This record gives sequence, C-alpha cells and structure tokens, in this order.
Amino acid sequence: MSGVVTMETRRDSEKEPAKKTGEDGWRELYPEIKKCVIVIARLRLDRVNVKLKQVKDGERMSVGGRRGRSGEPSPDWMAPVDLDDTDCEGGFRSFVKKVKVRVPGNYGAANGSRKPRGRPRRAGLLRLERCQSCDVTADPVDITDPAHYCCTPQSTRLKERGRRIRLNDKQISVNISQSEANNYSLNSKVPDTPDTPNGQSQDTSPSSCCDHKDGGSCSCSTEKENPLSILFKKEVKRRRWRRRKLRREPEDDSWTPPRAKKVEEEAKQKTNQPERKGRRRACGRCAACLREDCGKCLYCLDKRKFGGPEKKKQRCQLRVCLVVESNFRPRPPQTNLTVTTATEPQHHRWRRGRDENEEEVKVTRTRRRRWGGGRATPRWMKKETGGGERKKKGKKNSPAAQESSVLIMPTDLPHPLLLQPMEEEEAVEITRRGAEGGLCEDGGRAEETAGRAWREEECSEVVTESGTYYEVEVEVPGSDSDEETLTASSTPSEVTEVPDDVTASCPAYDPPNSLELFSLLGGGAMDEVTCGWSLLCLLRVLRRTVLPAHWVPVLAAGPLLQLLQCSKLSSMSDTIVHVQPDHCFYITVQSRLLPDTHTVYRTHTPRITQLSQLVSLLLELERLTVCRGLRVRSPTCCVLVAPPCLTCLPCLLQEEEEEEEEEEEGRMN
DNA sequence: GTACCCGGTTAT
DNA sequence: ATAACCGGGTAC
Ligand SMILES: [Zn+2]
Ligand SMILES: [Zn+2]
Repeated sequence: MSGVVTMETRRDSEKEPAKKTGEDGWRELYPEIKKCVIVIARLRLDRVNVKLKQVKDGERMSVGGRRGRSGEPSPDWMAPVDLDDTDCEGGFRSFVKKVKVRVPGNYGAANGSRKPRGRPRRAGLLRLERCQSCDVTADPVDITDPAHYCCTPQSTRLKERGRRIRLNDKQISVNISQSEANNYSLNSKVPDTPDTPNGQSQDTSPSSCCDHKDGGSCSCSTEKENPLSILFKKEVKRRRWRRRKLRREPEDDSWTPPRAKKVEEEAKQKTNQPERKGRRRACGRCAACLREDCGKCLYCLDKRKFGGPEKKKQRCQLRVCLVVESNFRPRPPQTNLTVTTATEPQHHRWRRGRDENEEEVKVTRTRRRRWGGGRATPRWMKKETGGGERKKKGKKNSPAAQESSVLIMPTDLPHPLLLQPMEEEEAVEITRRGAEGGLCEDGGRAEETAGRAWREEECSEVVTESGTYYEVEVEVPGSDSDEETLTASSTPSEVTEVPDDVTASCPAYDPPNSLELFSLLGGGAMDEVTCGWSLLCLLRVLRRTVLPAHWVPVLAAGPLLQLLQCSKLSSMSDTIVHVQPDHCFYITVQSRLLPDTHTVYRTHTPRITQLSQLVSLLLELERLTVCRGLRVRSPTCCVLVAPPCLTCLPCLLQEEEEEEEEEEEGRMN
C-alpha cells in the first residue's frame, strides 16, 4: 500500500485551474497503480473528492470509523474511509470500492488498438466502468446504485450515471448504501496492456467494452480483468437510460441497467416503434438537393474536392435537403445562406428524434406513416387500455369536464409534430359519452363567456394530472342528443367555437347517430355515396368541435370538406385545407397549391382519419407562415415556411442568384 | 475502389 | 448543449 491520491473533480464552471491536481496529476503521480480503492466522498458542496488508495492484491481494507447509516456496508463497499475534515457533514458518507487501475497511455501503435471514434481524445482521461464480469443481469440490481454504473459512451450511460455520481448530489449516500458487490476497473489504454483478439475490448472507445463486432470474440465475458474505461464525471443530465448502437452491432454489447432496459423495451413495444432501417437520405428532388456544392460553406471547404481536410465530412450547407430539413429544424434567423459560420450539423439534433426520413426518395403520399421517435407518444394518440373507466372518473372532477364549450389549453405546447398520431392508432379519438358520464351535473356550462384567462390555470392543472396528452372536451349542451361530450385531442392555441351558421352549404340533414363516431378507418373501397356521407359526418363532428382559432369547416362542391382560416389576422389567412371524400387532403394558400413535397404532408397521414389528425394539422399550419418570396418567387417555392424563416429556401436562393446576376451586370456596365 | 455524408461519439 | 471528428453505410 502506498499513498493516497486525491482526485478532484470540479464543477464544470470551475474547470481548468490546477490541472495537475486533477486526474492528470493523479496519473502522473501514480503511474504504477494497478489496484486501488476508490473513495467517493462529498467534502464540500462544491466539490467532489475521489480518493484512491493503492492496495496490494488481496489485501483487505481494514477500516474503522464511520459506517453507513443503514448499517454494514456491503462487502464490496468496504467501509467509510477517514477523510479529513468535514466530509460527513450534511449526511454524506464515504465508502470504499475496489477498483483496478491501469495507467493510461496512448492508444494506437503499441498495442495495435484502434483509434477511438469521435473527437480525438484528450490524453489519458480516467474512465470508470463496470466490470463486465459482474452479473449484470442479476435481477434486483438497483440502477441507482453507483456500483452498477457502467460507463461507456459519455453521452449515454456515462451521462446517466454522472447524474448520480455527482457527489454533491444527495442521492449519493443512498445509492451507495444500496450497493452490491461489483467490481470496477479503472483504466485507460496502456501500452503494456495485453491486447485482445480484436483489439477492441481494450479500446476506450465508446462501444468499447463489449463491442462484439467481430462476432463474439469479446474478451469481456471471459476475462475477468477486462479493463474498462471509467470517467468520473459529475455533470450529466440525461433523463433516461439510453442505449444506442450501430445497427449492425450485436444486441448485447453493452450494458443497460435491467430496469431501464425493461422500461425501454416496454416503451418500444408500446410505441410500436419500427426498427430503424437504413440511413436517411436526401430527397434528391428539392431545390437544395438539386443544387451544386457551393464550394464556400464550411463543409464544402472541408471537402477534398475543394482542397479541404475531409474532417467534417458533411453535406454542403446549402444542399441540406429541404424536405428533410424543413421538417423539424427551423432555420436560424439569419437568412444569409452563404454563411460559413453556420453551425455544424445542427440537424443532428432533430435527426435524432425523428427518423422517419429514410425512404425519402420513394415515399409517396399514399404511404401511411408512423412517427415513433422522440418523446413518448402523447397519450391521446394511444390506444386506450382499460382507461375508459378511469378516464370517466377523472374527468368528472376535472375542470374541463365542468365547463361547457370550453377548450382546455395547456400552456407548454410541445411541437405539434410530436402530436402526430401513430399510424395505427385506433379510431377512438372521439368518444361519445352517454348519460352515465354525468359530466357537468353541477351546472358547469355556465362558463360560456369565460375569458381565456382562467384557462391557463386550468390547463396546467389538467396537464399536470394527465401527463402529456392534450385533450379537449367539448360539451355540446342542448342538442338533441343530450349530454354529449366529444373528446378530441388538441393542443393549446387560440380556439374558438365553430359558429353553427357558417356551414351554410351543408345540406340540412342529419346523419344517423351511428355515424357520429367519426371513424373512417378500415379504408377499403368506399363508393361515392359513402364518401360524401363520411364527409358529412366529419363536418358534423367538426361543427361540434372546438377547432383552432378561426378555422371553419364548410362543405364545398366536389364534394369537399374545406377548412378555412377566416381570420385575416392569422398567418394562415386564406389557407384552406381541402379534405376529399376519401379523406385525403391537400392545402391551398392564397389559391396556390401547397407543393406535394411540403412538410405538412409528410408529417401527417395522407388521409385524415382522426379528428386529432385534423386538429394537429391545423395547429401545425398555424405555426407556419406564408413565404413572402419578395422579389422573386421560385417555381419550387415551399409556400409555407416555419418562422423565423420568412422566405423559403428556393425563393431565397433564387433571390440570391438574381442579385448576383445584377451585380455582375452592374460591374459590366 | 471511391465519393459522399449520416449519425454516433467525444471534446468543449 | 453544441461543435467537431470520423467510422462506416451506401451508391456508384
Ligand atoms: Zn457548400
Ligand atoms: Zn432534398
């Protein structure tokens, strides 16, 4: 046994200073350490100390002193170690954990291991990883237990872990006391490290520890001492365990806490999320795709053909496919498209969440989509599983249920895109509530004049209690079918009631009640009559539904059901959603047809089969604005753009081109 | 084999 | 969170 080393991790904010006392310094001081004890303790609120004590093989730590509040520490967490001064104040305790330490070195040449991916690593980051020889599948493993923290990619598990490992986090004491026997290994690449067959298990690279790429030759499972990397990192804020892997990687190459795994799997099943297949591709048709590399942007300059170092390896910024991009990433305010300061793949951000753009090229509008990615599906678009009962009950007391003709508007509206119904959602969006619903018994309808003010409050309540789904309850009092409640999903927005008299063109006839359930799934052949009929049904439902502000449903010749934005104040004024008898829709804006390639077609099922879809569509439209295409209007103008953009890219480019031309002309003269 | 560039990983 | 790097999938 030799000295004690203190590894100090500081808050991100106080980086840099005293590097030598940090991990690097630690390593420099004790390059020969092979085994040690890690002590994690909280000394001060603003600092984390990890003490490392070198121990000999098999040596037993005999530690007196403090014990965890909950009694004996588990064998692996040997005991609290005496830390100087004040460390136990505030209810935190220190424990000792056996770890193996290897001296960091450079990857590469010496042991023939691979260069890690990603940014070049700073030399010698100390990494901590759960030993693969541990029984990670043993059931009652507490994922909150630092002992089970395994770390691989910084951005994934490590981050998860960091959240808990933060020693100024109260949880640490709890977590540690629950620990079980586990081994850690500490290491970074060392030249003298015995190599492994595929040269990967030693890799500090993200997928490293058990990257069975080569088909099961991983040494992790067989070699107890397999060194894994560990990184002490305090900062982390992932909300859930996330495991990612290359498509081709085998399933079990990395460890996910069982519980988290389970959750993940369940979630996956629930959302019916299709396996990701292939990578996304640009549409190849949009203005951007058809463009040539600009040769000026950051990525162009990176390309070999422009004499670049080929480091960034990204597509020309001006060629970022519009179809893909316009979907989810509003462009930065700056409209200067020749910028070279633009950030590197911002698109990475949204890409991650939504992976639907693969198959771009062949997707036609007849294909029904399912959005699975990203945040959980709002509940309203999920199948109701035995929630019927509960729902009713809950509603009874909910403010929403007590108001008539009032829309609840949650305040924090998620991106409308996230509200997309799943492809296979059931047609249960609109449910009839019979008399037994008993809503509103207490004269809840009195509120018709209620301003919008109160709703904010109510909304948040609703949101809080019901999680993340948005539901609008509309009570239609006094109609022939007394006490009828429609439930439609929606999102906050200005809302208005649909005036009854707007639908003048609607023939005055009443579809049978059985059709009031607006559900047109089932597809199949529908004759004209049926189609017209179904439009009527839809119209009828719409008339009873609170729609986003100033959208008015009317029936037009065709037959067509049109939704008009009647307000001149809306950015969507003069926009019409045309729903055809087969419930496919198209959109016109100021008499211009919204091009088929436009996002909204991609983000919505081609057929409107659910009221929710329609509402969602309208809400999404409300987010957009008409491309001003000031001086010129590109033939491929997108018509609707997402602010802060005011002009679509094609128009901008065209404008740009013309400007250039003009400039040249000016020069010539 | 090469060019392109997506998307995971890592530094900051 | 975001900028940067680069392995590797894919089309050719
Ligand atoms: Zn470019
Ligand atoms: Zn494109």
